[in-house]
Amino acid sequence: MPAVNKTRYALLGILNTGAHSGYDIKKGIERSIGHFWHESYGQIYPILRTLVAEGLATAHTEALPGRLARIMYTITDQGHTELRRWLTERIETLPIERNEFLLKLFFGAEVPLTVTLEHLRQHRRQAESVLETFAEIEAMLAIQVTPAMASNLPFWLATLRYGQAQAEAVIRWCDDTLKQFGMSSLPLSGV
Amino acid sequence: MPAVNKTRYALLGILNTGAHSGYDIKKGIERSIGHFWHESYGQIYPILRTLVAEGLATAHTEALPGRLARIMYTITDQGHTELRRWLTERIETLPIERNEFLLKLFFGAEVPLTVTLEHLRQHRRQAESVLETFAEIEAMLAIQVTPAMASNLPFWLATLRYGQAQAEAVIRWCDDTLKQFGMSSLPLSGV
DNA sequence: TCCAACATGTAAGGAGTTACATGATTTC
DNA sequence: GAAATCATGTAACTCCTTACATGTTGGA
Repeated sequence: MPAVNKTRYALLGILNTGAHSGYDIKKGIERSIGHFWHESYGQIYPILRTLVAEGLATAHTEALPGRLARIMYTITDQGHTELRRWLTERIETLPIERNEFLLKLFFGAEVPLTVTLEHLRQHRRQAESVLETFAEIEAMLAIQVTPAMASNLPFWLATLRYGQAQAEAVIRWCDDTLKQFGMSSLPLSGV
Repeated sequence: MPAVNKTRYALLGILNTGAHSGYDIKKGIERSIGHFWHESYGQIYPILRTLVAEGLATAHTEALPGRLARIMYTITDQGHTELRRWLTERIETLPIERNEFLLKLFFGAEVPLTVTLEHLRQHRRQAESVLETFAEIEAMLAIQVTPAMASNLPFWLATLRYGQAQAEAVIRWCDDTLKQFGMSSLPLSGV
């Protein structure tokens, strides 16, 4: 069991919703957990094989007429057990992310204020665009409510609102900070 | 010039505030940009050497009496130029982080609700503890205001408030979500 | 005397991305 | 006929952490 790698659990979680091919999984991740998780094919295909080798999934080739043959992976009981074990496990302390934007902001005194203001505006635009994506996802979830989704929906919406809360906080902070730095660049008068 | 690695710029940024040893830099990072950036010795020492090889820094051994000899690195004019070039450069699109907490939350329907509630409480506690650390840093910054720091202070405080805004948003979201899931676990009556 | 902090470094290995290779099928 | 999408996979490479090795100095 590797110390860091959580890819296996992301894959097990997706497989738990039904049989998928490697290609499927990649697309599925983008459409579901894409705003806080990502995987590349370079990870997915090798790890699917190790899941099979470990008995956590099975593979069988599906050759439907008029369609490219593909390898479908199905979670096993053992895989299901392992998924639940991990889900129940206490989450390790959050690793400190590396935030390039904050790194540049921290050293902002080195460059003209306009540079920092532009970084702030760009960061704000990014957060706005993320919010728009979330709104689209939310609209989509509201439309396609299948019975199979019902039990998952509250959890999916919760992760969505997490992203929204973060993005909204960033936007407010950008506005405050832009105002503060924008003001401070003006000459003081009458004081 | 590597495609991803920003360590060199973090080091240049620190060196720009004065000569440092590798050991110093590690400690300095923890005390300054530690809430959004980290480096290990395994990165710092080799990269300091490449900075020297590239003419962005110089090294000289400092042997003060009654103190361990250490290698002090000083930024060069070329290093300073390179730092400013990077600071001015547009920030690449943010990579999607991998959030294990959200991953577990997303698959929450698989496990008893108590498991998710506990994850939520732990996540909230972590955010609270981060807020406390920020308050300490803020208090420290308010006390030790040296003239050399004056121009940097607004930027340092801005990164601090960024972290605070994020942590506060997380806490509010945890409270909302705990309330929602806590409620939904109770049997409905009178409806 | 022992531990924490100071100080520098390397080796090994895991994690993860990117680019490439290959080819079928569908859509414009 | 071309381009996009479906579909699987590997090789090379970078990044980064962890563990280890080594030794000094200062304080309890």
